[in-house]
Amino acid sequence: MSSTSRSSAGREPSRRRPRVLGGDGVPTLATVADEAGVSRQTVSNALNNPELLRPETLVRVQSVIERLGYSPNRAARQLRTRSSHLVGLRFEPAQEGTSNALMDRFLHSLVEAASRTGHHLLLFSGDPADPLDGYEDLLRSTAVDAFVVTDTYAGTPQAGFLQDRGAPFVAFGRPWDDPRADHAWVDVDGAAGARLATEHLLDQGHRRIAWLGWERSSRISQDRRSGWEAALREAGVDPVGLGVRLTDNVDAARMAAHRVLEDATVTAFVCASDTLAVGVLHALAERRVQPGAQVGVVGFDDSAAAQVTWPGLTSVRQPLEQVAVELVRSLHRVLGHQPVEEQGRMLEPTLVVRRSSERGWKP
Amino acid sequence: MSSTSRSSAGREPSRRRPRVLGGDGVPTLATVADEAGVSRQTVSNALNNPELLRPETLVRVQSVIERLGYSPNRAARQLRTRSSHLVGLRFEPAQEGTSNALMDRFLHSLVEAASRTGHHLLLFSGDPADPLDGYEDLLRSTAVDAFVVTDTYAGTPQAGFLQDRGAPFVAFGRPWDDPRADHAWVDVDGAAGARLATEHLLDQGHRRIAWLGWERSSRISQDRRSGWEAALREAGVDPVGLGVRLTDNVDAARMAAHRVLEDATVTAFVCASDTLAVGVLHALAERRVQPGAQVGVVGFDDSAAAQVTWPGLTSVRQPLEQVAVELVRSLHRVLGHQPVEEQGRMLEPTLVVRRSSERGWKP
DNA sequence: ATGAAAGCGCTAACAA
DNA sequence: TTGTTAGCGCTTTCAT
Repeated sequence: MSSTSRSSAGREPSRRRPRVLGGDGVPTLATVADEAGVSRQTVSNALNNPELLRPETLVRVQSVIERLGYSPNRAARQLRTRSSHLVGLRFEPAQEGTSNALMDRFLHSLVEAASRTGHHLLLFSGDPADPLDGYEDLLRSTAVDAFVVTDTYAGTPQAGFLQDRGAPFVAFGRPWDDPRADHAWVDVDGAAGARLATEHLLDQGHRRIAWLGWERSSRISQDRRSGWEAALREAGVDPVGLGVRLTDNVDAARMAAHRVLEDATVTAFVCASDTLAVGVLHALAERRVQPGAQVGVVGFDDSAAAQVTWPGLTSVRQPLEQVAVELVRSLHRVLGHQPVEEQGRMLEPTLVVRRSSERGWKP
Repeated sequence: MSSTSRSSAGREPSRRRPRVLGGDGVPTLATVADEAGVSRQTVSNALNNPELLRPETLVRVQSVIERLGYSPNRAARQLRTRSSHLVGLRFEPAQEGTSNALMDRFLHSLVEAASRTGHHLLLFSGDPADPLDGYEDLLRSTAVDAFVVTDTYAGTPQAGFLQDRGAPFVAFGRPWDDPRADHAWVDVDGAAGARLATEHLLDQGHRRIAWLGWERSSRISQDRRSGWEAALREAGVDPVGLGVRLTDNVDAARMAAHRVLEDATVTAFVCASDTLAVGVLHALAERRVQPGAQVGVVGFDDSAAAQVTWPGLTSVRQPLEQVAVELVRSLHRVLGHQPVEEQGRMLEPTLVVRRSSERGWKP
């Protein structure tokens, strides 16, 4: 009898007998099984399909797991299930434009959201000259289950590449003008944000409201600008001549603002970024004009700068926490090969009002 | 002959014959071996011990690897070698104080530095109420090779915990007053930074230079303060009564600055953070006093706020890129069980001079 | 210099 | 409901 249960015990010293302790004394499935007097498979089930176990067995196994402080070895599980529970994110060195200032907040939210579904974030870097560098390798080595792509704005090739490769991913940023794109995405409605800002300024009694945005090639800026333009037209204000395009830079904005303010009928600015808005505030300071009371200013992204800049910069805030949650939700659908109920999801930004746009405020 | 080379081909359909393609059509070692006409082991050697192969074999194998686009499966390798090449970093939700503003820059540098040695960063989160949450799990599941701990400043328990567990890690931040600590660390000399700032202001002709720092309980602030104090004393200025402690908050600093400025002999401020320095600038604006020309202001950390604040905030900048490089270097020593040649490494900050401290500048 | 065999720790499929 | 068997893809002996 004993020879059946412990097969070939004497002949082959430690061959067919599974090891009961991992390399560093870390408990394995076998340790737990041994201790609980069940088979390894039962322990595995206790973890992955607890409903299959008789309640008393389950409790016994769980208590052993608890007592031993056992956690399943990730590599082994990953090898078997072909799923690492890792989500890859290429972390770019400081980019110009929006994404940079937001990264911190976004990353927090994403780590948080991912962890709620048992996923971790894998950060990797790549040759700045090659936007695709790094993805291929992680894919082939099956290191990650999926990617989050964050910079689809500039018509970047990542999305197309991953789509062609059949790699699971979701994008923060809509596919703009790529008709081939049919991947999941989440984005924030920039036009709605600019509209929010513009209508707020109109409410404050401003009429001739200028726009400071980036180069025409920036889809993001064009999108936001369209919201400003629509809001103005609806209010019966002609936007022609009120829009300026420049690079995302405090000093460029400062000088542009000076130029715009030569037209004394202009009393407010909506900007495509906080950086530009700060430039406007600098110009106002130089002209000894009161922000808020005399000239209204609204920025975009509610960055740290907006929060500490005197006298407080009103800004459009992206719901990054929600973006992260939606991205993870999409990721699950993609990974579960569930029917994608919706291709993309557009979220609404909010306006954080501070003194730079409050007519009634005086220092 | 064929029956020997392809053993038991007829009897057991696909049993003892190693699979040649991975689950998703991804090539494996076996694919490459088959294609190159060598054994799997030889392919493995081509990857890990190329010097063992005859040059011509090596070239042949490498060309097949290249052609097939083969990368070794990470899970399998990790299972076998017990090394994931992953470094864990707990990514805290927005903290007060310094670390937050710097995180972005630091993280970039760390991802970059780690990638140069074939490591990736694994971001995880944990219950904010429990500073140890998350570590244990990753450790037991052998998901990461090591940790980078970033918030040792407040006498946090992470370092002690990891040290007791025998887990490999390095800390960004010295162990302050824990005499038991004997782990590797990298830190930036805050006292030297404050001294730099203070001496710069002395050079500009200031004498009575105030200090704005955090609560006494903050070791970081105390450290920086000591640099200010020493520099003043060496210049023959009595620091007594010139130091203020408050919370890291623009408005608190603004009000504190007003109070300090009632003493007209004070003509400059050194601050423990950019946030505090921005508060001082606000107070100056309210008093219609020229920053730089009349009152010198220096912040700490060279955050985004410092860079865009009018008229430009002089600030102490931490060499985060270098910190990251040193951390990774330390990590390697720790992981390689090499003799730790030095316990910790203290790096020197630099001063980024802008107009808030330039006596000669007028708007 | 190359190959054969074993096994890392886990789970999917099947058997009892 | 529980146990048995096989194998994920790799590297580490050991033999040739």
